Amino acid sequence: MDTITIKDVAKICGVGVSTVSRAINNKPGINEETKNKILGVIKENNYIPNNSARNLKRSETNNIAVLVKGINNLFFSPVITELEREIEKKKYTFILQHVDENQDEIEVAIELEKEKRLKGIVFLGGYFSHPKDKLEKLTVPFVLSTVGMTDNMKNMEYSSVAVDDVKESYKVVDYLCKLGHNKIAVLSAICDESIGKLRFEGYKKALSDNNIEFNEKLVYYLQSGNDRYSIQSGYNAMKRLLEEKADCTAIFASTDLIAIGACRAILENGYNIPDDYSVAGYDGLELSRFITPSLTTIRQPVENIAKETIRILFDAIDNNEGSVHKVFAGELIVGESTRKI
Amino acid sequence: MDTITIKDVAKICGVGVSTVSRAINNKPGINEETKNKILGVIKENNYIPNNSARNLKRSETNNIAVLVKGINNLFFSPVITELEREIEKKKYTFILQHVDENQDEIEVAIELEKEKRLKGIVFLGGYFSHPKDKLEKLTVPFVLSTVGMTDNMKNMEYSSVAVDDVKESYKVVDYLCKLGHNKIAVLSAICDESIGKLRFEGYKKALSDNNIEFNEKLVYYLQSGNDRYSIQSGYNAMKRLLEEKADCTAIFASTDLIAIGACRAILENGYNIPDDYSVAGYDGLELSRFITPSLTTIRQPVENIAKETIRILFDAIDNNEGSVHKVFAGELIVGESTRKI
DNA sequence: TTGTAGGCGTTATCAA
DNA sequence: TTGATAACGCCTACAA
Repeated sequence: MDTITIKDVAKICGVGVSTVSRAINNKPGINEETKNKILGVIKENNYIPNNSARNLKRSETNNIAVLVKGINNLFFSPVITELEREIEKKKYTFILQHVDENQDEIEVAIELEKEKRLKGIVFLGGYFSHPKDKLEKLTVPFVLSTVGMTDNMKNMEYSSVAVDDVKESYKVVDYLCKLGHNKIAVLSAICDESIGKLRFEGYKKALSDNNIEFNEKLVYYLQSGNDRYSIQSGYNAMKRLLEEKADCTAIFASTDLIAIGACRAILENGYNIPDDYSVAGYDGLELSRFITPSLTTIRQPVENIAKETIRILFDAIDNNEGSVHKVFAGELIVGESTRKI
Repeated sequence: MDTITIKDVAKICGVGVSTVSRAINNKPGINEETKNKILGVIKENNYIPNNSARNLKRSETNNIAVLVKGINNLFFSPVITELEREIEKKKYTFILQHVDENQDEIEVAIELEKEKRLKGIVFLGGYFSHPKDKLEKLTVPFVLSTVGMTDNMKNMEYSSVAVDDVKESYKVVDYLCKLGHNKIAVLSAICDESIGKLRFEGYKKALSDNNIEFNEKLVYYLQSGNDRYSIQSGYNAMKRLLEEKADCTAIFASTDLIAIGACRAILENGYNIPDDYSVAGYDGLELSRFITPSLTTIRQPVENIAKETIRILFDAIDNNEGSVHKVFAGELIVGESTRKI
C-alpha cells in the first residue's frame, strides 16, 4: 500500500489536481458540491498532503519557529507554552525546534527558514554571540527571548526581550546584604559567556555597593560541560565549599536548580537553612515554591516576556518595524531559604 | 538577496548540477579537485540545500523521529538524551518532534513519516490507545517507549518497551505496607486511561495482598486537565486530604512531582515527613534525590529503556523482526520520606 | 568523470 | 468553475 498522492485523489474523483488542491486548501472558486465530494474521497482514502512538497512549492507560509537551546531547561517550559498560545492566537503555525547544546542555532535557523519558509523566528536560550555576517543570512525577522543580554547586543539590528541579568542578580544579592550578610559565596559557571558571567557581575556589583570586599575565595565554580547547570552540579560545588569550610553565611546560586543542589549538600552535612546558611537562587521556577525550604529567588515574568516577544516579532513581520530591546524587571521572591542575621 | 540554489552553484562553478549534488552528498565518482572547488564556492556563497526539496526527492533517508507527548514532563528529558545518543551512534538522524497534549500523536506521525521519509518512529508518553486501522497507516516500524502499557497492547502488532506500572506501583505500596502502614492514601488522576489507572491498580493489589481493605475515602483525585500531573496539582490534592483530616499515615503519589507537591502541603501545615506522614512517589527523577526529605520512589531504568527501544526499532528496520514487548523492572529507591511505624 | 533530463508531490498561472 | 501545465529545488538514471 504505497502512499497516495494528490494525483490519485484527482483520478478517483475524476477531476483535475488543481481542483483537489483548491478543496484541500479551502481556496475560493470551487463548487461546494465537488469540494465535498473530494473531501469525502480524501477522508476515505486517508490522503495526507506531503509537507515537503507543499513547503517546496508554496511561496509563503504562516510558520513561526521557536528554537530552543537545551532541552532540559525547566525554565523554558512555561515560556514555550505561552509562546505557542500567542502564535496560535495570531493564526500562525507554531513550530518547535530543539537545538542541541553543541549545535549552532543560527545554522539550524537558516536551514529551517528555507525548509519551512518561515515568517519569523524566536530564539530561546543559548549564548547568543554570533558574528554579524552570519546573522545576516537570516532573512526573516527574529527575536531573542530570555537570553542573557550582553552589552554589544544592545546595538545590534535584531530585537530582544529579556530581563537584565546583572540588575536582577544584583537585586537578590543586595537583598542578602541588606539582611546583614557580608560573607556571601557564589556558585557560578566558569567559561560561560552569557548568564553565568552576567549574574556574576551583578553579584560583584551588589557587594561593592554594600561596601563588602569581593573575596575570590568565595567564588565556587560549577563543573564545566553541558550539565553545568544541573542539580548535581550545584550539589558538587556546594560540597566543595563545605569541605573547604569556606567562611560564609549566605550562598548565591546562579540558577534555582543549582540552589536546590546546594541546599541538599548543606542539609546533608547537618547544617540548617537558613540558620547556618542562607541560600538564594535565580529563575523563579514553579518548583522553587514547593520545595522545603522554599527558595528565595528572582522570578522572571514569563508570560510578559512571551507576549512581548510575539508582539515585537509581528511588528517586524507586519509593519517592518526595526529592532527593539525590551527589558523586563524580575521580581524578588522571598522564600524560606534566607534569613536576617 | 534571493536564496541561492544548486543551479546557481552549478553555474558559478561552470559545472552541471549533478556534479554539485555529488559534491554535497559525498558521492563517489567525482574528481577531488572539482569537488573541492565546488565545496569552496558553496561555502563562499552560503549555499544551503533546501531540505524540503531533498526530502521530496529522496526515496530513502536515515531519519528516525522521536515523538514526545507533553513537553513539561521532566521524566522524559534523560530518556530523550539517551535515545538521541543511540540513534546517532547508528549514524541515523535524530528528529525530535513534540506533540501537543491535545494533538493526536498518530496523525502527527503519519504526516511526519511522509514529510521526512522516516525510517522509524519512537513514541514517548501519551496514552496509547489507538484503533488498529489507524495504526496501520504507519508504514514504518515504530516502538512505544515508557508508555503505560494496557493489557490489550500486549497482542498488538507493534513493539513496546516499558516498565510494568502495575507491578512497580505494587512494589512501592507493598513496601509501605511492610513498613507497617495500613492506612495508605493515594493521589491519583481521574479519567486517565494509562499510567494513572495502572498505578492505581497496583496500589489496590498491594493493599489486598497485605490484607488491607481498600478504602474509597483514601483515594484523592488530582484535578483534571493537562496540568493534572503538575506539582501544584499534587499540592492541591494533598491539601484537600489534610483539610478533610483523612485518616492515614502514608501517601502514595502517582508521580514524583505529585509527591513533591504533596510534601509541601504536609510540611506547610506543620506536619512532619516521615513522622506524621510517609510519602512515596513514582518515576525516580534526579530531582527526587535532592529535595529534602528525599523521596522514596520507583526509579525507571531510563538508560536501558532507551537502549532497548532503539535496539528493537533497528531490529524491525534492518531485519524485519516482528513485534516485541519488553518489560523492565523498576528499582525501589528508599528515601527519607518514608518510615516504619 | 561529467552533464542532461525527468520526476518527487504540490501549488499557481493560465486558458478553457 | 475547472483542468493542463509550469514551476519549486533537488537527486539520479542515463548518456556522453
